[in-house]
Amino acid sequence: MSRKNPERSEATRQLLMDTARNLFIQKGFSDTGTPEIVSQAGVTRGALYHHFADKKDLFHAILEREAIQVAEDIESVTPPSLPIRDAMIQGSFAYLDAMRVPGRTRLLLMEGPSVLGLAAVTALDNANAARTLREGVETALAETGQHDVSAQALSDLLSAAFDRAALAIELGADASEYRSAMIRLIDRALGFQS
Amino acid sequence: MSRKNPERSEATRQLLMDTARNLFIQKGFSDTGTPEIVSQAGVTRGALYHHFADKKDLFHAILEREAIQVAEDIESVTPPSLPIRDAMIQGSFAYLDAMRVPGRTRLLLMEGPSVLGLAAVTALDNANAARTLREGVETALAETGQHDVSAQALSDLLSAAFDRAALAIELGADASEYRSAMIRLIDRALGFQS
DNA sequence: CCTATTTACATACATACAGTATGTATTTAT
DNA sequence: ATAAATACATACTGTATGTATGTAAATAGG
Repeated sequence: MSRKNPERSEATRQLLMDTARNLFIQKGFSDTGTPEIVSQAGVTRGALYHHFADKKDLFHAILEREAIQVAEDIESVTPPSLPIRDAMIQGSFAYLDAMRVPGRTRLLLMEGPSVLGLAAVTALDNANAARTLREGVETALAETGQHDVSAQALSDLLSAAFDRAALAIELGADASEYRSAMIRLIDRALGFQS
Repeated sequence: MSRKNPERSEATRQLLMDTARNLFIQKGFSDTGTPEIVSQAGVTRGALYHHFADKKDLFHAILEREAIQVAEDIESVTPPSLPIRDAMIQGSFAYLDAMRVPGRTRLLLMEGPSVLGLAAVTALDNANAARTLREGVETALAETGQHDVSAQALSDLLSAAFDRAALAIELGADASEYRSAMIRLIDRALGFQS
């Protein structure tokens, strides 16, 4: 019962995911071939197709790992004890910081919807970062007794705005300008400040 | 001087763009092959590669045509005579309506950034729909004397929210909920209403 | 109006990738 | 100890992209 195979498999899986991630964020999904991935990883295409159903499945595994890490970063700075406005602001900043990890914007925001379909990426997001945002919006609206707007819709629009901020900053925009605009949106849309 | 070639070329170009558009919105860019495109169009791959540098160039031409049409729809309902708040609301609704033309969300919002890169699609947007939005935001902020926020950043975040609303509606969400949330964002973020 | 050149394609070819089928050595279970 | 399952490697097939080349029609020039 030395249990060598599970560790071996997991090591190969992570190796393929790490190697493919590097290539995907440099050249994109479609311009990265499986021969190049396995060559850099030091294995063969047989290993890749043993661990993953196809190239998209490998991409999905990479995105899922990434989405979980982003959500963990957000939740680590937004304990339930934090006042809701502080949680919203801190959570938003944590999201922007998390999205500065190289490649995350490209993987999660640009290539993801195209390669896996919008539904699959939305599902990933709703289970991670977007969920934390929605919980915050629901709390904020409930605390101030505002029931004239759909928390889901408002949270979704804010989530898109945050995504765009991450992309703008990545493209070289002034981060402080976008942070200010985000605070303005949070404060006004959620009724913290008018 | 009968000038037959320019018309012939333009007809073939539009035929290829129309045919490819149908396939791209059904199966996506990478799952649509050039053999299938030219087969449906009734020409050969020689014609395609005569008029377009490559498959991506064909895709870019389709997106540019689409972006221009969306901007025209918006500008047709927002004459300069309209009060700025009305223009913002009407323009936003016109955008949502324009994006309900089948395939537009997929082409402009999902596949575009992945296939052409974010910079190229941003350039297209900044020359069309996003430009009309930014002009409106600048007017609104100037009229109410709010200079404590970057019009570019705020307009960019709102643009992303509108994009998301179009996607949500396409995925079956309640359109009126998203329209309400959009009005709330416009009114509060731009200071029309607190 | 006749000829040279350019345009608008069609055809043929080289290269490369995705996915699958099959073979093999190493673990693991019995 | 042996049978079965696992973790790969190798070989093959089909299809796509981009390019090079060939050809008929259109246009320009003298």
